Amino acid sequence: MPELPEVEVTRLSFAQRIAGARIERVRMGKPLRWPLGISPDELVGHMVLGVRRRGKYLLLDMDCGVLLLHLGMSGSLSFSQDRADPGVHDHFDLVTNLGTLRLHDPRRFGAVVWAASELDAPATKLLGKLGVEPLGNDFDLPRFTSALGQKTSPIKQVLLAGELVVGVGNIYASEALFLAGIRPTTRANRLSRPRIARLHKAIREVLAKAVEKGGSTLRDFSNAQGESGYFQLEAMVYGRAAEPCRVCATPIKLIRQGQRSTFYCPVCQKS
DNA sequence: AAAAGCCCCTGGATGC
DNA sequence: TGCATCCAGGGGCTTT
Repeated sequence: MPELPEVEVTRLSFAQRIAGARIERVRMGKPLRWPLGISPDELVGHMVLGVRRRGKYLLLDMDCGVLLLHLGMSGSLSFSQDRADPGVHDHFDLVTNLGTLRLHDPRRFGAVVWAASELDAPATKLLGKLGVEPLGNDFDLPRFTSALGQKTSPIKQVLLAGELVVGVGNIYASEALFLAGIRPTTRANRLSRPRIARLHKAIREVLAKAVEKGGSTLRDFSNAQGESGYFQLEAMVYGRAAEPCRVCATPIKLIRQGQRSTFYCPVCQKS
């Protein structure tokens, strides 16, 4: 589910409300992708200072370390003072004096991992190889151009890999490439400078706009206040196989790249 | 070293 | 209605 916009929208929906919260209890459900890495009891009594985002990870800064959260494919967070009994897919509860942060994740590709600091394992292992933040100043055209020149894979897969730039997942990779007029199968190192410049701009614009729209709710995404996103209504190609292109009316194509679906317009994205 | 493939897991949609 | 198959916002690990 969650790409950068959904993760950022989630962060914005509870960061202020949880800041300063004192942990009273931690409940674990079924195992997630990795073990927590600390006894839940050791977190009790400690304070949440704030919430940052790095790529698709959320970093819960605490007075004793940092809790890394990843939503995987089907994860979502809620933060509320209600204490409804956990459902079968609620696998992590951080109960605080200000409310309960709950991770709901049917497929359990998500993770909650504790690290003493961002500079210690396992944080370094999980965050160490991530590319630059697409909405930050480090995502600059010269470096992006140079990095793409080193990659022979199709541009769609280079974006998904997150080694150059983070946060662009399956929806927004297809969307950004459409906006840039680039075919997803084009090898990264074959892109001309003007086209890379268009892609650079398209990535920033599509992600920023998706954050404004509250992210994409395809099946069940909602932010930590339970609100859905609306960007999916504006998708130009994602999920629109065989439907007419919104620009030229040509049927949108669906192909597989690295076990994932890719959508594009064969006319607007000639190469 | 880089690139391509294989899994992890559950549930919903579709087809017979 | 029942059962099999395919597909899904990710990404680490293994194999080429």
